[in-house]
Amino acid sequence: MAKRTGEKYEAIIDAAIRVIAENGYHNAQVSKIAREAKVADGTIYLYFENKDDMLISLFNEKMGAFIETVREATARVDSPSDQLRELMRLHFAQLEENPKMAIVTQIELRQSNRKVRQGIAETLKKYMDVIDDIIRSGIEQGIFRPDVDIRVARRMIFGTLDETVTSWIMNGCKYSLMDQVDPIHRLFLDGMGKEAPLQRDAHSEKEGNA
Amino acid sequence: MAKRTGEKYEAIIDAAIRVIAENGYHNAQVSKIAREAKVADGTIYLYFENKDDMLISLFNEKMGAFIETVREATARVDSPSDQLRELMRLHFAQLEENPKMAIVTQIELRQSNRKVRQGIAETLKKYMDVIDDIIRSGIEQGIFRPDVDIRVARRMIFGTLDETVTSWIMNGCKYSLMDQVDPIHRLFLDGMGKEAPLQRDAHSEKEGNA
Amino acid sequence: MAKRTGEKYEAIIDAAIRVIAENGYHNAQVSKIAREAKVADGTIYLYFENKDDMLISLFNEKMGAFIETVREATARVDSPSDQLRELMRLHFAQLEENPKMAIVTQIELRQSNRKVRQGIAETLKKYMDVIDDIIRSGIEQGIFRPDVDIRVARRMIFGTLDETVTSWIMNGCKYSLMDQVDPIHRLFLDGMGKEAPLQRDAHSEKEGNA
Amino acid sequence: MAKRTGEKYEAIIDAAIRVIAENGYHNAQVSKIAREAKVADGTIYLYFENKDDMLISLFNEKMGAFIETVREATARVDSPSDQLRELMRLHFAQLEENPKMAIVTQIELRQSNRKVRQGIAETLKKYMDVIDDIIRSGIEQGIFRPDVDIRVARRMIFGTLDETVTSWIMNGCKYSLMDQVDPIHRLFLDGMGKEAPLQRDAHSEKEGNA
DNA sequence: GATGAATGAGTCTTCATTCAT
DNA sequence: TATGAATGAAGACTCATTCAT
Repeated sequence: MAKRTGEKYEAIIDAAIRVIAENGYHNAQVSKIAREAKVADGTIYLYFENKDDMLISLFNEKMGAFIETVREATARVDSPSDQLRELMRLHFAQLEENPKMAIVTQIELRQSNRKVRQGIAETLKKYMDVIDDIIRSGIEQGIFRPDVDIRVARRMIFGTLDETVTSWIMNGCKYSLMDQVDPIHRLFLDGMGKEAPLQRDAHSEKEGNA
Repeated sequence: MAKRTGEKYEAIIDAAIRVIAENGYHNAQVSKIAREAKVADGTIYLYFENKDDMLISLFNEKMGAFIETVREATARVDSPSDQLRELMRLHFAQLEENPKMAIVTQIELRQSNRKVRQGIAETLKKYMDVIDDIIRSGIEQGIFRPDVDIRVARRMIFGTLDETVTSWIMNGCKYSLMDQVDPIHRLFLDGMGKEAPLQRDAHSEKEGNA
Repeated sequence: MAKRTGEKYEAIIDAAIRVIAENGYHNAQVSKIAREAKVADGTIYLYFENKDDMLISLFNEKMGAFIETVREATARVDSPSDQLRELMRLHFAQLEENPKMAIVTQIELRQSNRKVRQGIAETLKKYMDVIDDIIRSGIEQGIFRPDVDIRVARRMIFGTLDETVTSWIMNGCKYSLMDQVDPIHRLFLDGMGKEAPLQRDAHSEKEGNA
Repeated sequence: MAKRTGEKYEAIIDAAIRVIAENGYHNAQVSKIAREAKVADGTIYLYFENKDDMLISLFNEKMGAFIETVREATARVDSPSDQLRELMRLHFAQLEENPKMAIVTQIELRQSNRKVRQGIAETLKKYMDVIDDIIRSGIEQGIFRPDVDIRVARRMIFGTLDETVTSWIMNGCKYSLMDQVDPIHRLFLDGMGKEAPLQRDAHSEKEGNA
């Protein structure tokens, strides 16, 4: 029923991003999005099943393309450490270039209902898979510690990137996200600790015995 | 106007947590919360300015107590590294003990409108301050690297804890969060990298020059 | 949930009858009915589950009372023939006295959706039962022919009354329905035929053999 | 503008009957009928002024042919009593042979708006004229009582047939309508009463004097 | 003649909040 | 203090109809 391609399809999605970013999720009425896209209200329903479907499509369309970009970019790099940096660089670059999209995905779309968030989660899962692949390679290639729990590390990476972007938006997008790539990358690889790993391991064991 | 104490004040907040956790944010009507709290709809407005105020109060009331707990607990520990572990331990423990509260703060309250999220942000800032204090101490005491950017590290820590809890809830609270304290603590302190810090530094510099 | 009694309950039902009779089923918006009843739109939903429920209630409320009236009136009469006349008299009287109600039940409510018509059908069934009882008594008392099929006779009686009222409305309620009680009653009892029953029976048999 | 003949004209009407019978009046969208007729939505407007016109045409086309059939059939019979039986027989036969058409005319089309029902009424009037003619002949030929009011008798006849068919559909078209021709015909001619007409006349006069 | 993408008017229902008691 | 009946604003979606091709 719903035609998921075409000029108007793109126009509606782009209009939705603008309207949601500028008015907030709860003030993004279908009629407002239609007006912004220069189509009739009913036209939206020729391209999307309903409003939820439009929001999910919006996210998947943009996020899907981003994931593809990340996959291709990381494939061109050998070292998992550099792949991770590339992923971070692209993650920040993509949102820094599209602050409206950033607002929509980081802030507004999180207010959506269960249905929308589930639709989003599926695509997000694919991004997690990309991160997982990098971590796994790193472990296999002996770049990352063999005892790193992939899921734990993935949550650290995604959680940090996500929180960093949200903070950036909440503070008005005033500074450059790109400047944070290296500091964060360093934190991921080396941690905050100053001591040599060996010593810290000993410390950790002491804790474990306590 | 709004009386911010009393038996019914607490009853309403606790009822709100139960109702939101069980029905979801968008199905937590004032009348449903009133019924659960065994008061009349109008009574809620004797204790709260409006629904937003009730949700903000709910968060601040619970989060404020938690922050106090964390402050006290970390004050009893010397090493910033151990303070960080303690914070993580309490963070996970608190939410693992109150899954309903966890669902409300991690999932449902994020669907709230701008006003509520701003009210929440103020209290959250205090939690960030606690984290900042720990990092600052660590740097000052020479436990953490002096070139660690406090804000960057804080976002890593909070982002990771947040993502970890959200994941845990999304997966049905099936495993124990407490098991993740040490692996995450280790990641924060030592990073994922296998090489010695010195070598890794060199590597990092090479990257920087590239 | 829905409070099915009270002053406002009656006011809404009466307003609905007026609005539907004057504007037609498809132009009887909830907001128009609310305004006519001098209540807020939302108030209607304190007394009815939804618009369908309101229409079904309207019919059942009025029809239920009518059926009760008919039951009581026919109970005060001995002869099934007179009971039938009494039913017809009340049927016509009730609608002649409330032309708006007549328009609503005979014309407008028939345009309603499946749900409403099913809700109406249940109550209508009770009216059919009253007719059936009269016919059955008539047969048992030897007033009506023993070979009369109750269902067939009931459909004749109800169909005739219904068509008579619909015709009357379609022609602008210009003549008196009450004048038709006796002619119709006579038709029901004696039929249109001029010949003696015996002769006609013979005729009928001849037909049956043909 | 509207071309009222042709292959597609018939195809659209037949598609409309199927779609309405299967989906109900309120779910018989123009686009659904167009799809069923294997034409484009816009094509329907080359053959009909609008949707109402299509429904009215549908009824008139089919009902007009039926009335013609009845006129011809009754013309081949002498006795008005037999003419009446023939009309009933054809009425039931026609609908029993086309249950979809029966559903459309007896149930679904009655939910239509004022305009459609008025368009239908005109054709229905012609059917009433056929019934009137039979009754008039019967009276003139001394077969029916001279004091029978033609309009009253016509409403009894039509109302009974109509209610009988509606009942039959509502009960799932499980029994044969044809079996009811003779019982109903007998009721029309002889009535339900057991007593001799003379006695009943006396009774009736007593009523009339009351 | 035929198409079908595009149009846009129209409405039921929810629920936070109030206020007379 | 407490009640809860009443309020009324606000929005997603459908579908008959048009018209450029």
